[in-house]
Amino acid sequence: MTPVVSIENLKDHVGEEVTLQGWLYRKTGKGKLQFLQVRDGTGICQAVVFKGNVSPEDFAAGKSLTQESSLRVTGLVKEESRAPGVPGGYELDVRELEAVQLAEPYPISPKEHGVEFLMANRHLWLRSSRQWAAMRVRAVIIQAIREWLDGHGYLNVDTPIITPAAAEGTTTLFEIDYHGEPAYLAQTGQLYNEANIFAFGKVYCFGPTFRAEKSKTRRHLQEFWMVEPEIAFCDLDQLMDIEEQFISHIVQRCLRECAAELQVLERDTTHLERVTPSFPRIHYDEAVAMINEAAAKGELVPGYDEPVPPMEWGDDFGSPHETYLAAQFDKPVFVHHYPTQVKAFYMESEPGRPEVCRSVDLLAPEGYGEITGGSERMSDPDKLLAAIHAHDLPEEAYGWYLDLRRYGSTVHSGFGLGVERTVAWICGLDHVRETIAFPRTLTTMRP
RNA sequence: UCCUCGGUAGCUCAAUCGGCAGAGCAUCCGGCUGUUAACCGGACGGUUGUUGGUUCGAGUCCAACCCGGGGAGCCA
Repeated sequence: MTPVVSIENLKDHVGEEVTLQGWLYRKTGKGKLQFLQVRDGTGICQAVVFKGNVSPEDFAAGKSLTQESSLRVTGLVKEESRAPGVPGGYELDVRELEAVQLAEPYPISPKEHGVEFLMANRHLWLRSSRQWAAMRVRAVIIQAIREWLDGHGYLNVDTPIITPAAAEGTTTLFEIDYHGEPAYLAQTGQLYNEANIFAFGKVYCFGPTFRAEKSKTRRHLQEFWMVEPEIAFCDLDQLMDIEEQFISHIVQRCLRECAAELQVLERDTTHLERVTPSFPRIHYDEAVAMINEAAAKGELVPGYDEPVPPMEWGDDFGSPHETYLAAQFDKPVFVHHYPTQVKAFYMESEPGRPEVCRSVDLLAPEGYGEITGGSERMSDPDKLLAAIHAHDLPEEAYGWYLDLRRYGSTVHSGFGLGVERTVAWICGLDHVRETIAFPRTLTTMRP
């Protein structure tokens, strides 16, 4: 028996006879010669079957292989510059071939397909190399997230998914029946994170989160993953310091470890290589001025083919505004001190300027939009109670949250990072539905 | 919810002014010793999203509905 090796490790077996087990990704041939592209989950390798090197039965078995048939091939590993694949450059000179199962006609051909068809066949689409690459990068991003937080003193304390009420009171929630009582799927773990920091200092929660909004854009899912760090004794400026270290670590680790995947995705990594501390920081006032100046000059929003729309101070940015702003910088950009009225009730207001709050969003370059949202949290119990009243929220539901300000309150801050938007940005994908194995979009719940 | 574009073979698309529903790919058969989404020859493949209307005649025109894409709002 020859050893079974994985394609990602083939480079260590040049000149040896090995067995690959996997699936037929593509096939082409020329009479007495067959080129089988075999994938095994770790990569794609070309296996060359020459009639003179194998038994007549094995040669016939090779010819009979259909796309996505499962197989085992044994042969000699060769370095070969002509060999396609991932990572490519190595091929298997086949001596034995076993068809494990001949696949029925496979619906996803190497030609182009529409989104509707591919989404209906998501369970098969995942085998395609671009989807494979995106999922591998996603996994590395998640590793990098945990690695950085675990290595910087953050304790992973996960927060409930079933919650009694809207944490922020604004967005639409999925309602479930909790033994006769209405309950909701969490849209953030943040309020619970705030309880946790008073026990553990620095924490993060990492899990799925749910938004029932009728959002139908390339940046939205109904179910998505979010990591939310929260830090005691941390103000807004320190929060931005943390975020830029954190984001830079994630990007740099992907560049180091996912070169083959990013190449499959045809990602131009020059933008990503610049993602190192520090990131530009602009005040909301300044951002509004930039937008209105661009609007007055009739500048176009990159990629939209329409002029930058003017805006009033006090409004939140629209999607074209965010895209314009992000395009003015060659790194992710922090926009801080948003108007209090467009942000959540728990954000700390700026001393001497109550109309703005100590909040910050991070806008990714290249039109990927907001990837983090965070703030310094309100720490005074009386101010917080007034904010709860001002937002018409039920005081009794926030009793425990107010308690946090009564027993050892301190300045504290936190943010949430959307995993799918981060994956889309790093992979250069044009839609978040390709950043998670089985996306839940407004129109798709199956498979 | 609103704006906008679309739905024709398993897939991607074409079909002139309303006049015989057509290609490529996939699949099957045959050929080829270096293919990169190979190539060459042949075969198979249709309730034109649904319902109704106009017409001698509808894929094409009209109405309603269904499904999907892109965008807006909201957000990560």
